[in-house]
Amino acid sequence: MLKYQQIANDIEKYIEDHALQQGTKLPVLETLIAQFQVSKSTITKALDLLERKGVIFQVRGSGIFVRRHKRKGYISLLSNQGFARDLEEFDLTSEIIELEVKKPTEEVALNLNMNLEEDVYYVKRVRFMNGKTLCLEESFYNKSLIPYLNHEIVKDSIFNYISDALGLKVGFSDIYLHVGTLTEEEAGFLQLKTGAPKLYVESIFHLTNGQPFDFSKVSYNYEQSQFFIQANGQLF
Amino acid sequence: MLKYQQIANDIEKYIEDHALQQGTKLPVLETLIAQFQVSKSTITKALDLLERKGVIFQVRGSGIFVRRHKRKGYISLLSNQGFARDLEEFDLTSEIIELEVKKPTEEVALNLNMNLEEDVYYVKRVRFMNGKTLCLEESFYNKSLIPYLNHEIVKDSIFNYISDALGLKVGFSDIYLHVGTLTEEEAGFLQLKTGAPKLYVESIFHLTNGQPFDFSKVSYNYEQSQFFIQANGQLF
DNA sequence: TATTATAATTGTACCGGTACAATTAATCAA
DNA sequence: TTGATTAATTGTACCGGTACAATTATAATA
Repeated sequence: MLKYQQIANDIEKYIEDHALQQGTKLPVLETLIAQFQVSKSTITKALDLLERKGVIFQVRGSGIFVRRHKRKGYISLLSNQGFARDLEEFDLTSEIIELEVKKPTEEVALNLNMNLEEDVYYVKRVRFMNGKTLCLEESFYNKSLIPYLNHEIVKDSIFNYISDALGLKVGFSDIYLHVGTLTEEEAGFLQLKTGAPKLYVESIFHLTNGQPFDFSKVSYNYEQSQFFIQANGQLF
Repeated sequence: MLKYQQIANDIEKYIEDHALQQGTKLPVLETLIAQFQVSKSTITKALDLLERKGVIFQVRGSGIFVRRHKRKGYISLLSNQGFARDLEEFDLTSEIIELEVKKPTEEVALNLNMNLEEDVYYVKRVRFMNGKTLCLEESFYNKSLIPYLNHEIVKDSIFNYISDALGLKVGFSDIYLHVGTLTEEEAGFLQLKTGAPKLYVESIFHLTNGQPFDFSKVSYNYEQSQFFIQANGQLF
């Protein structure tokens, strides 16, 4: 692990272990430099990471302070780094509805930057959070990048398989949010009424080299889904 | 303007003006250093900024590439920097329903970190995008931080007033998303049917020193609202 | 030709330095 | 005591350097 990542983890763990409140002042830069025995720029990088993660905020001329949002039970839509930890509070499971190799539709081919003749893995799952239906998910994977999937992999975390077994690195993603109403089929899987509201999310995941490998369309149960974003600046 | 911000703007403008496609390779670091006549770390900061903004992505050992999402008409939920420009494509107006000084409810006081005896400005607006109803918004401002508001200010951009006239600087924000159904009152303002789906967003905006000054509850018209997020890493 | 080893390219990590701007604390004047 | 001035504190901007890791291009080998 890189130095600045390790330091960021250490500081975050310190905040958690000591249950520091919002606004608590952390040691000044010079002290942190002495404590961790690294250069200023390395500490700065670690702190910038924590700031983007929403753990701290820095005020020039004043100090470094703990930032903590209080509400529990929200799924973070923005995983600027090490997001997996946020999910440990949830018990996430899934049931596989379909798993097969297909030819992409035009929509899928466009989003995955593929030809219509190439193959995609199609995965349809119902996902549960703490035992309750969370969402119905349809995912398409570029088979030339993800050459093999089976029920065991899909049942577990596909992303873990991609990084651990295939050695691929996930980079950035584009996420599109809509609100809509549940179709009859979706309502059935989610155990809700047809026409009830849903949060509909389309995501395109890319490798670090920019190649899109996963296009997913997810309908969330509106009763279960609460999401959280951390941002900088105004909405409008 | 800071050097690295100016360079980031220049590079982004170059990409826009030349309509560079996704994946186009930009000049290598050394060339950029020579072009802009600054040190390596300044260029790196500018590029990191653009990467977080979603304008480029960098691949170590390979190069710097243009990243561009194609879909138009989406409101970016994440304004990592200079987000206002993204909104120029929309025609945003608003109609003021209420504007008054109030005592905060417990919920408002909690989110704004205030006492129940202090005053808040309460602003209720219907907001329009390209002439169509976009959302119904209720905002609460800490009056000790935002001492004066009138119809003219509220009609325009409150955030512009805060930064330009009051000289305050907006820092981070926490955003909570829910899906729900419209109440009768909301449906009336949004010209939709009671019980129709809505995207419900609560936001808390902070100054750079961490003080919360604005708590807003917004119900979005599901027919009009399409949102966009850029992230790094997986959802789950 | 296909595969493997090697070299060149290129972005990132990390160092330690100076200057500066924003905030806060201390000092002084009224 | 209050308000303004000054000084100390503290994070950020910017510099330029070495080393290294990931990728890509080239050369060597089978």
